[in-house]
Amino acid sequence: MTFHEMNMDDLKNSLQKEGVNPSFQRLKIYEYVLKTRVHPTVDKIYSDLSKKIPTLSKTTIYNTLNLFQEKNIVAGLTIEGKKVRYDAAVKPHAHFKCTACGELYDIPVDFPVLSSDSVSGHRVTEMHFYLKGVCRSCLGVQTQV
Amino acid sequence: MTFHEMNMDDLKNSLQKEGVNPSFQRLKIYEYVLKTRVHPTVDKIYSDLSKKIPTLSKTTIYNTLNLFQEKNIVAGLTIEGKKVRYDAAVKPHAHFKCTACGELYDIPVDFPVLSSDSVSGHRVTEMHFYLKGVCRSCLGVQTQV
DNA sequence: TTCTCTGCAAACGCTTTGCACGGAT
DNA sequence: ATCCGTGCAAAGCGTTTGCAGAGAA
Repeated sequence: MTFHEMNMDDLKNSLQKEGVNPSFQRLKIYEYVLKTRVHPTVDKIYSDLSKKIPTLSKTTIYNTLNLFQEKNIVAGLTIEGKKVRYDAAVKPHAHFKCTACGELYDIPVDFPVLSSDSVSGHRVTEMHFYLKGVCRSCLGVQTQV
Repeated sequence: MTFHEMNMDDLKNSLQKEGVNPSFQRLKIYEYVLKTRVHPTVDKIYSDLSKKIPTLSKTTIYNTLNLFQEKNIVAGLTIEGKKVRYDAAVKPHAHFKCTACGELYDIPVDFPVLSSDSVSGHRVTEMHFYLKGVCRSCLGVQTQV
């Protein structure tokens, strides 16, 4: 079963399994992060979810995502200063940020390093690999000009 | 010649070569970033340099580092939200952040991917690879307890 | 009731911006 | 006189915190 096929009960069970009380807001935020392909910022989550949940506050989104991070339900990505983006914690992969359009892509990667849990004597618990450049579609636009 | 062996005239020439007017403050900041092993935050640079240059302001450090980044003289590292750290732009390497002591280490790495300039059709201009975990020396302390 | 979750408002911390002063040419 | 660099003060912006009210058990 992929994340996209999970229904509300599956999501609820997932949260409970991690020791998180599945409130309405938490479920909706969890669903959003799991089911959208984007790596949303808090602002993006807020602007999308508040359409359906008008009373939702950013504070709740921050609270919820911080809770999820503690429980390793999602991972926070820091590609650039300021804004943090969130990603459902799945198998290690790389991110590609387009400096032209700002889009963030997933890149499938499989290094030997990524499966090791120690490097230079340090114990590794998290790996982050991201690239910047100009994405395929922006390259296409450029060549058309 | 390594960075550590450069004298003030070498530094001055480096800046001029990149089209940066080598003012006193810029030179000192450049020297600091090149010659210290740490990956300093603006605060660290400020607290260290302002001992010798009491009039130095953080604004100037921000201005200078932003200028250096535009000219690709230094690279900004964003390991965690908020604070940005700065690194002299040299050959690609990975960073390891210890979640126990907060120390940031350089890790020598050499993937095939790192020498490629395109991935999945995107043109890559920057690569960032960082790990988190518990560093060698903190592991040692733990086992002594 | 009691405990947790929510969300407004205010505080916080890092960074940027506006602007005037000062130094160099 | 002009131009650019510097640095104070204030604004900006993402995030966190304080706290009171709502809701579940």
